[in-house]
Amino acid sequence: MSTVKTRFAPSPTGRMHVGNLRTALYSYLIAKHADGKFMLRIEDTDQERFMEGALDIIYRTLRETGLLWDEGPDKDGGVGPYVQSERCEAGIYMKYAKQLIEQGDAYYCFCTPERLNSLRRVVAGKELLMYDKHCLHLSKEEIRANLDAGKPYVIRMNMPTEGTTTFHDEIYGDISAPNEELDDMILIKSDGYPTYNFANVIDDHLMGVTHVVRGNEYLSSTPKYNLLYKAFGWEVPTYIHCPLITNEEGAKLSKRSGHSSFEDLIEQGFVTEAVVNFVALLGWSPEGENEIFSLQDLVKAFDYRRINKSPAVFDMQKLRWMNGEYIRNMEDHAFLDRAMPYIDQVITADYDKKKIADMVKTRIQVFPDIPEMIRFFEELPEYDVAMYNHKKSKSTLESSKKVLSETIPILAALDPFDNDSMFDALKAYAGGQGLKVNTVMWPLRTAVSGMAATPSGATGIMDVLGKDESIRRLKAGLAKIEAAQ
RNA sequence: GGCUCCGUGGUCAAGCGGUUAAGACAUCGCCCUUUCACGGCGGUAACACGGGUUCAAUUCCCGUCGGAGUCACCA
Repeated sequence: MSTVKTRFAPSPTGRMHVGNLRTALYSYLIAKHADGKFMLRIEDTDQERFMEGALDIIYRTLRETGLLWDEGPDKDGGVGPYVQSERCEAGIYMKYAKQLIEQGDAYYCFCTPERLNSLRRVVAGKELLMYDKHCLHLSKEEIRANLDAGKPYVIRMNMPTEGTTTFHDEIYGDISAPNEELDDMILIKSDGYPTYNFANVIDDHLMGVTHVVRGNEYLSSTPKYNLLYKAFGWEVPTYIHCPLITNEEGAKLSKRSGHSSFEDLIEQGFVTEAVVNFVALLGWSPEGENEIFSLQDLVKAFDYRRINKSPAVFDMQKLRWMNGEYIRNMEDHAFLDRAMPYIDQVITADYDKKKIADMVKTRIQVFPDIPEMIRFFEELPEYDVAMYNHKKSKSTLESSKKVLSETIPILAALDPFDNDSMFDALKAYAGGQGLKVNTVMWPLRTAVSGMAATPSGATGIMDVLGKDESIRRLKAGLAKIEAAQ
């Protein structure tokens, strides 16, 4: 059995979509699981959509996610070049297109855009075009004359008009399509570049790709590819079409979704490993019940036969959960690196930011959750005095007033003013008063934070705040209660 | 509209003729607790519909309905 070789063949047109990322991931995993080769090929045959810098995005994203290629533009594996524009310059595509013309499987087409437009029709609000084989019937002399006159032309495939074409997909099984549905697709564009359809087949064959992994939006054009392979007498690769990733409405993810590119997600505070893990599970499921997988784990576990057929909704909620899992499992220093910018965003006072980071670690799902959670350290927010009423803690305005007025002196006299000392002192106070610890802590935490939910308890917060600021806030709280009575 | 694919809880999903139809996220409740979170325990919630085939269909076949993809000198 020959070794598996897959490829990821993106177009440098912008940021990398999660759908694209998943295709890259699956391609990588299929190759690596079988101990095969993963190749990177750049499909830049559309000069109009080419975006400056997009190439860097591709390299950067692949490297950051760990999808390292064995062969690619920067890593010759003997079947290069790996960039289609360079292959085009080398004349590769034209050579094969001409072969097809000689065989009678393809032909020159000189139709003008105007004539093509007249062939367009609108069905259900969509504009459709099916070529009418007009130029197929040109005589040799006419073709010669047009060519000599320098008329712009494209080269089209001559598709059969009857019968059916069947191909096999590893996920979807056998799929047949009536040949009359197949358009005489363009192989070479008037600018001399090949179309995706053509370049893909040529390159995959020439570069020895054994498994073609791609999104299921290509399912309906695959019969055309098969006919191309057949015309050349080449062996058809193993097809693995992946189910679509959709948005909440069930429609294919689009650039406008905002959250759909890898870079967008990282900017939104997601961790690379979490995104990779999450995306792997969209359309594929492992055998066991574990859901947390490193890339190495995935390589080991990835059996492509377990890829799903039905489309999957990209569920932000679950990604957030998974991201939280990764954050909680991060090494402290790594977490600190990522969290610090968000802490610095709101904290200017001289507080122990390491302590703040520790507090927040088990409570966030993405890093941008941090600022709102800790803003109260910087400045005590306005809050409703009614917050001192808390049933579960048996806290009331009355009890709060008593607790605050009696604990302020205790805390003011405390030294050292740290979490454990405070907790011990306050617990002792509660015991002496016959109060629940909760009843003591609730008003303190409220006064010191002004928040119903905080990333730490009363003493933890005061520990960070320091004695002066803590006492100041406690006194302000007491005053607030007195003013309300 | 033609063609193609898909159809298990709100979402991701296991299942591959006989199961009390897993698990995860979300949601709800309880426990833990110095609030919240983390963690632990438990609850609500699904085989789109109609025909077949079969002793037996979520599972196989057909149809209906629903959703998606595709029909470019874009990939």
